Amino acid sequence: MSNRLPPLTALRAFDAAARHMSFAQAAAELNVTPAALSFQIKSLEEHLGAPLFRRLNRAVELTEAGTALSRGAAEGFQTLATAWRAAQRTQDTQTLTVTAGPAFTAKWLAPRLYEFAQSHPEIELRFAASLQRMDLMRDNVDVAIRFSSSVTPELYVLPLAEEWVMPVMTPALAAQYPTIESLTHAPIIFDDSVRFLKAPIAWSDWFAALGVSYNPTSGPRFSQADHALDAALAGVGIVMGRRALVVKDLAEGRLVAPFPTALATGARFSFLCLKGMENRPQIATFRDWILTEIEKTAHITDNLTILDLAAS
Amino acid sequence: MSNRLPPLTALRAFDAAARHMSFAQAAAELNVTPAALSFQIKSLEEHLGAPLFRRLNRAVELTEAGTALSRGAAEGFQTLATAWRAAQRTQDTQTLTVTAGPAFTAKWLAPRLYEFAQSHPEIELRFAASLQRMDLMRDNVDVAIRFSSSVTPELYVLPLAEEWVMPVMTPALAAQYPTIESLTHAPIIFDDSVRFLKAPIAWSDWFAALGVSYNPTSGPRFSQADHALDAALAGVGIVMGRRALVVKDLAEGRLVAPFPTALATGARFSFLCLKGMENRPQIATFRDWILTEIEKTAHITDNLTILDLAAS
DNA sequence: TATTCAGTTAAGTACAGCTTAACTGAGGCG
DNA sequence: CGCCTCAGTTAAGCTGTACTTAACTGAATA
Repeated sequence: MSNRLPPLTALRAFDAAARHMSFAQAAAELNVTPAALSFQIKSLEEHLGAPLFRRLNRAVELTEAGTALSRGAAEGFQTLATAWRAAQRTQDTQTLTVTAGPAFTAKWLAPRLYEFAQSHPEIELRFAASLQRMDLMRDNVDVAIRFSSSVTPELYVLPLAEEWVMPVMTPALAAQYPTIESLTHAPIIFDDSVRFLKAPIAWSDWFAALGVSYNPTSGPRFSQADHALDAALAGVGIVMGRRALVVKDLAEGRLVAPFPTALATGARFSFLCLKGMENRPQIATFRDWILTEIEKTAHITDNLTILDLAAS
Repeated sequence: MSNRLPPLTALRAFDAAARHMSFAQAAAELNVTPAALSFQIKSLEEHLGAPLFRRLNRAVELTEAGTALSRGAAEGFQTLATAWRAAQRTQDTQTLTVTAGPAFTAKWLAPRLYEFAQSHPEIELRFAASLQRMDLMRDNVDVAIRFSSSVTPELYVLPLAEEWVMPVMTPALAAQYPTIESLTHAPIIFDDSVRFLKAPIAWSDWFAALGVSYNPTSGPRFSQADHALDAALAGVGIVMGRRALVVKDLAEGRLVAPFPTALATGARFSFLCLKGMENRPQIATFRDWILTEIEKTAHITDNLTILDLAAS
């Protein structure tokens, strides 16, 4: 019983047969005749020294050995196919597939997409639905923007700007509540997405930092940061806005932050890609573009006091 | 750019070359000449339309495409090799590889091993070091005994006896503390492994069940149940013993449970194997043997009151 | 300058893996 | 009941993939 792999073509034939549970269909998939497939399976069974299929009247079924083999065979070939596609993808300098959370996609990427398309018409950006579990490898995604910093040896990780939070509102609302004391009567929008931070930041923390003892508890709650911001943009109330998600609205005057005190979160968005891929043209271009875009709104910080509660 | 897989022999050659970072070593591994390997790689590069290796003076290094391909290729072939070994294993009716936690191995399996070897000399039992993450597939393990009941469609799960806990001690210690009141002065051993239960059971729960208000807090603590039991067997004190781990010691008189009130935990050990494998001779034999062994000590429950705190 | 070492190239060969074609044996159907 | 169909097997022969040996390249070492 050798420890080496059996002939791979035979294994692939078996995989197809096991997936279809039919030699004829498997033969069709592999573009060979049923006869060829029959031989492949037979040769594999000889290698193993035991049958893999039980031949029935008009069907086949897996033996125990076949069952055991089929699981890993399917997975193995799947992995190989994905890897091959990943290699092909490196040859394609035109498309770039990016994944990000819904909030970052809606409030950072989407508003800047037009700018990117203008400056880099040669690159076709694609978005992959945001997955909690990010599979840069498995899902053929080139770049992920993630709000966490899990470090793995497989990944190239570039931390983007530090994330802080600060109350933001429409200019109209700001006019209604000009002082910090009056703000305690303003309608509050709760963004529950900050709960994922290691040290969640509460409204009372911010008021306390400005010397006001106030702990608001009632008001609309949103589990997604972008929904909370949309509500704030509609003038519903004031919201604790995360830097990355509000800078553009602040820069363009749709939102204002009349009290220029922000709280550091200790967290940041990071740019992730597989190690060794960070210098592929599209990826490097996209990374540089992100950094430039962040730089464009860096002046927001100029008049800002950023307090780090954890440090003090 | 075809979506189908490239020639598999070429892929395997590439995998070997990428793992060794040397064509010569890869050729040696595959028992072919370097010339053959060189051709294989070349053909793969032609399929891809781009080089996979950068040929340097005395070495080779992966290109970006090569890097992308090598990750999945290694994993894919690894998976295939494991699957093939799993298939080979089904042909072997002599050996059976079992994994279990340290406590179950030490206090249930080990003391009964001799009996198993006697009744089933045709089966060679092997033990795999207990892994938290159990990989019946990946690690070529046939059977796992686990103290949890995560249900996955891939697994055959057979719950074994319900687990309850009850104070146990040496007969000598029991003589010293004959009444429940006197027991409040006895040395207590804490088994922290019960913390993994959904509803952890504390000493105070048990005393309360017997109408005594007492919440011991000081005494030696063990993170592994078998170590706590070893201490109790040495006469160090009384310990909250889990059924599976103490029945044999109780049946043979090394430990006693003078107060026949046990608390249900709602948990149990389960017998796990890959679906479709449960009827392989060794696995079925081992399963039936476990059930018989449990039956042998079932009479322990006869004079026992088992309280379910969660139900009441 | 010669040697060695890693990889490439060339030419030839053998067998793995394919095809076509005929066979088996169980259902389904008129 | 006999005929057809369908899924898989077997046989015979062909093709080209994947191997071999042997000679070549070109940089590093001595």
